Amino acid sequence: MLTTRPRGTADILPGQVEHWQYIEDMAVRVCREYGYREIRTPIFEHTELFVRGVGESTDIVEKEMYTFQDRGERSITLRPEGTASVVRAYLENKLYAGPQPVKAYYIGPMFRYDRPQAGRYRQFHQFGVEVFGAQQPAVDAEVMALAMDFYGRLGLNDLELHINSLGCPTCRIVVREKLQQFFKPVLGELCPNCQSRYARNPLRILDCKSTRCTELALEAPTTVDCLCPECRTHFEQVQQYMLDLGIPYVLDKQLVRGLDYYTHTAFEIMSPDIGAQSSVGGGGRYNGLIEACGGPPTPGIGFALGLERILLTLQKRGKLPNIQAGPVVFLVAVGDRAVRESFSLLARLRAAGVAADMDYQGRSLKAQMKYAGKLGVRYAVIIGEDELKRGSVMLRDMDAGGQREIPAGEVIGALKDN
RNA sequence: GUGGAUGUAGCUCAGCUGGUUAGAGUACCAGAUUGUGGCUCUGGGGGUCGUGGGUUCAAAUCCCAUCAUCCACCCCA
Repeated sequence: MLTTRPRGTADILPGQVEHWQYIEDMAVRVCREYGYREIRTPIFEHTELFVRGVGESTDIVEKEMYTFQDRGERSITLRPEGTASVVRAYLENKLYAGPQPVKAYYIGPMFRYDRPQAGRYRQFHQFGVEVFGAQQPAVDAEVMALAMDFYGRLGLNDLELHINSLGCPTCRIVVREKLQQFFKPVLGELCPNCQSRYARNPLRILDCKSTRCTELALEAPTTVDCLCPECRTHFEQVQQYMLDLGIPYVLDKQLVRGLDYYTHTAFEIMSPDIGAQSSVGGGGRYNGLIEACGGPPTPGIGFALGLERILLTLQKRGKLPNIQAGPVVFLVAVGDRAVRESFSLLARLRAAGVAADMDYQGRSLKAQMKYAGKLGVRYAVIIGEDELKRGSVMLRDMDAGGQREIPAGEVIGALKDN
């Protein structure tokens, strides 16, 4: 136990962490260009926030939350998703009093007590954005465009974007009734799960992956069939904007998102080659959420993308860049005096902005060279008795294999550009 | 929460139906080359066989439990 990490968590080691930084840097860059600013909220919140924000009847709240009592008897929960926290911060800090809309993004760990499998972990990471205070369909399109742009810049140009509209609460009531009417005669044929969904949330039957349910759902009325005029117009305009932007998408009438708060536009991005957990991101509009959390009626929309799943996709497709993160220069010193000289040269190189390192194991020249090779440095600077006598150093190009002796005073200048 | 597969050296794995000091490749360290990495050769260190019980004269091998990993269901990122 002492030496094993908790189930469903991962250590991100040197060599892998560079890939995370690559993805995160890309997210930051894209967000900046789209006018989104970073927000950092606590990793834990009062349990109540998620119960209200995510929805009591969701799987997340019913069985996946990391909840505990703190020493002050408060019920605390490790955040299972990002939106609720951002909404809370928006309200608590009265950001609604400032210029609207507020466009924010976050990158960080989320926690769900699930059984781990390919692409699913108990601590996982999301990159998400939220827009509060804008109800225009162009915003829906912008948010989806941002997500697709982000994937595209990572080299994932062919991910499938599925979109749907769930309508407003009024439309919901209509679909609900129509669905119940539709499924009533075949209720017995549905999977046990969907039989209970029938009463509670018949929408979810559309989303069921059990083959019989899927077959039956093919002919079922869908949310888009039941949209009120305003919702219909909104959705049509969203699609028009997507067309204008040239972003391909699939109209997926079966798409129903699992979190209760979604209204209007809902979308999901799929990656076909990372196993059963193929969704690499999803989001949608949640016009009632902010009010439900005690704020003024405020439209909202956002998405969350799973960084582990993106990483898996990049890995599967060989799209991860080779990143040389180690030092560029390695100092090879032979003899006590050379070690002392090298140590101070090391400090001067670093001060000049050159990523440099040297041996601290008292290794032989040969072993130091070997180690330098393993580190993958571009240059080795060799200092021994001969060089000390001549006031020079041996500068070796580890890739080319050649080396030349230069005056000690010129080393920093020669390496500075690296 | 449910089901299946798997846990032997840092890593990838072998170890037949239970039988002496548990092996290979690779990685690591050193030497061959007393001032030079990547190739080759030689040598060396490193394993409570996931953990805990049980069966047996004898368990890495059989049984049970437990933990973990992987995959799938469920759900989602």
